[in-house]
Amino acid sequence: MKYDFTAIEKKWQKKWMEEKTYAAVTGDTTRPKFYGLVEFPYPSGNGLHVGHARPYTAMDVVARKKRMDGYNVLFPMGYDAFGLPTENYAIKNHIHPAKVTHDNIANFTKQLQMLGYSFDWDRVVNTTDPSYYKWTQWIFLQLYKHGLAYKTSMPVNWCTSCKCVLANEEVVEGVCERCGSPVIRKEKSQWMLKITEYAQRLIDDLDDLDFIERVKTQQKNWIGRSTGAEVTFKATTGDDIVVFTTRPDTLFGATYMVLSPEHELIRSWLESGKVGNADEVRAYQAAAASKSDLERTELNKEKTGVCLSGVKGINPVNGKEIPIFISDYVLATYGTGAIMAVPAHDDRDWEFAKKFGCEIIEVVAGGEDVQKAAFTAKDETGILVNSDFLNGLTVKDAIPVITKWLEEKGIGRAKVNFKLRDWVFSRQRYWGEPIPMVWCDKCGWQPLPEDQLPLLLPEVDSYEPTDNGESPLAPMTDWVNTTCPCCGGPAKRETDTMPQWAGSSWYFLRYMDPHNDKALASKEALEYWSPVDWYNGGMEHTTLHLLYSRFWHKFLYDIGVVPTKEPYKKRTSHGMILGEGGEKMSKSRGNVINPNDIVDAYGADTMRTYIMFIGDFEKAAAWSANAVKGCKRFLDRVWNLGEMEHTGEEYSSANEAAVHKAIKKVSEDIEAMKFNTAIAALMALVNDFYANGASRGDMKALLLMLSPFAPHICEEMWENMGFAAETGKMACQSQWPVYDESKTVASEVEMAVQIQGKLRGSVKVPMDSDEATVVAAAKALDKVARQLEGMEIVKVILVKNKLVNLIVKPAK
RNA sequence: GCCGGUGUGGUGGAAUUGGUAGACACAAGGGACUUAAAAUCCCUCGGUAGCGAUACCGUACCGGUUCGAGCCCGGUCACCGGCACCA
Repeated sequence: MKYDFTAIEKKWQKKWMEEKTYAAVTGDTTRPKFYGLVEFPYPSGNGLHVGHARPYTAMDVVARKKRMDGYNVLFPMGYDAFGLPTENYAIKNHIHPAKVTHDNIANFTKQLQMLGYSFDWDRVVNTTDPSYYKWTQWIFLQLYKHGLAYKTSMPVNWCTSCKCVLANEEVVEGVCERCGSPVIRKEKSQWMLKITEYAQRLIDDLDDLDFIERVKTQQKNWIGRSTGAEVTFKATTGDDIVVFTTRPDTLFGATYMVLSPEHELIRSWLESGKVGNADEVRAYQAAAASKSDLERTELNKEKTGVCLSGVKGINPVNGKEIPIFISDYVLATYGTGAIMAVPAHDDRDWEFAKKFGCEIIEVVAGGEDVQKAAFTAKDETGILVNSDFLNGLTVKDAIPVITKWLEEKGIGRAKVNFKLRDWVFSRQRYWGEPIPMVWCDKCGWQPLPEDQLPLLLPEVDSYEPTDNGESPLAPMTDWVNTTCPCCGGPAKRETDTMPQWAGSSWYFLRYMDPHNDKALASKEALEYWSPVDWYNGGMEHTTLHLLYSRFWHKFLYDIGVVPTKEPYKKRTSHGMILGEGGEKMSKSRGNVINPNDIVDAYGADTMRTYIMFIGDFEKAAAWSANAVKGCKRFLDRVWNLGEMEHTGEEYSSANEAAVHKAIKKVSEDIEAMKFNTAIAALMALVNDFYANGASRGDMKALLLMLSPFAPHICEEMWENMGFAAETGKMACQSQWPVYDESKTVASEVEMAVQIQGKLRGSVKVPMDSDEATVVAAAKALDKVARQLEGMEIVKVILVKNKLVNLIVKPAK
């Protein structure tokens, strides 16, 4: 019989679905649990991409293996369906986004099912479902009640094309992460989440997590912790100017100050007429405000600024009057928005000082001439000079001394700063979760009472974004006008919606108990399933979804909703699938591979095997149509093996060592995500079976090991060979084959023979042979004997069962 | 500039973490079967020299440690990813 993959895959997908094979397995809570998670897709109109298939197949392999290891496995799938592409598509085609979402989800589900993933389809979540976003809104209300959600007016990132604000994490190199359009600064009143409150814990708790290193470092860099001091300088107006510095040791070298153009003091000094050159200052402020992020962060940009006339700063350590500048190289959003400038020991200050002719005073000796370049070393090479009581100390020693001095004088203190900003949480778009807040002129912002959740997204005629920065919900007066939950008077609803990242910040919790209408999930379910044991996803989410969801989870932990302080125990990441030839897949290049085409032509099992065999899971890999055929050929060979005669329930003597070795290799490789070499080991085993013939026991082991990768063909062969009649379906097996370490090696081993470390041949000797035996065998080799002529052996290095190295010198 | 990663045949990639470099595939070439093609099966396949056994060279480059280095150390180059005026 021929390998009819289409019929086989249809047959088993139908059976697994009808019998809820995988959901049934998830029932037994007396067994140890394993929660494997993959990032749920955004159901775009383009359908499933091969980029989805790689991580999904990998975790499916892991989940299937874990079930066979006897675990109770939760391996769920859902849809992250709020978001701009759907909304834009809906606007363009005049179809309601809910309808677009519904159709796309149906398409995705069909595609995912074609690939034979063992998801529990009874637990599907959809972030746009009111029974789901009810709890997203509920979490927002908890954040608000605990002071972690607040509304404030501030300059925010505004995408000129999406007509919507963006979080800092969504701005990449000054342009919108999603559409690539320029981002400008816009002053807007926004809901914010205080993720900064968790900055320290988000760094510290990484230490105990099994995250791949690059994820940890990327998150740490993004949070950007730096330690230093806050120092209060006086201005000649009597005002306090607080600055942040990581180098309080250089305080004696501060020869001027710089405030950001948006700094509050500038505004008040201008208003009270204290600035002599007010026109010039106002012009600079206006110029800075009109610049896009891209312009502001442009590389190698020459420093600009304006020196204030009529106002000076006073260096608190020596009472010197120093000039005050405004410049956009000082950011309003970091630290205090003001710096003390130490041109001798900071590259940026040095550059600025040279341009504006400021004084450069060396206070750390040990570098080159500070008039020629700044000396920035922070290690022991620098010794303090021109710094009164700090003179002679190293930089490292001077910092605590000056910090203590500042504290005693009451003009400064140790301070930790983070680059991380609070999370801008409002979006001026329709297709998102409504923010459940009400504005009352009398009572201010009032949270919607929890019993009124979910606050449904109203039906609107037009959900086009507006140029004036208002949400499309704003004109919906029927919906907007409401009563104040506090005083009962007239009030208005918040019309901005939540960002796409809201729903995905807690979805993994909902999978644990997806139909609960009393809580986001029951205590029992949370206790049993938390935390996620293994979460695989894209690197692009490291400082977005992954960070946001850790923040929400920590908050939920603090208020007693979830039992663990971290959501994910282990995080791994897959490489991208590139087009044939190594270029990025894109519609414009015409090199996009549709997984369904591969399934049609070769079957889901070939698709799955190939995507796992394609290369190192963590690295990018280029698609190869030829290599796909190679995997099909492998499955054909497996199928043809099944058509042959097999006798004996044990492993055949010819294959025994090979089978034990393969079990060890495949078991370890799946755990270590080395799926490519696991498949290579199975290919080698199949080659052995062709060479030696295979017993029924040999075949059983092969099918069990191959089934996580190619479940359909294995299920069919399992049935054909009569294993199903004995122990039930392949998919329900809870017996992963075990190996015996002692049997992974044959009784004889091949050892390398080296002379002076150079390979000269190899010998076959019994396992664990001693030095004398191996050397004797080595000497018997012609090649070795020739090399040893006229030589004496002075040393023998023996690596047991591996090699022998003979060190020789000319005989006297 | 800072942080992280990578560099191995014609190609994708292996190498038990210091012990026979190139597993397993793809492509290519040769052969068998076939009227023919596809499919399948067998053989060759890092480089140079040689009919050959064999010898020498070879894991980006230069140097070091070691009996032995793709792996460790020092330096250089190239590419990829992240951050980037963060005081």
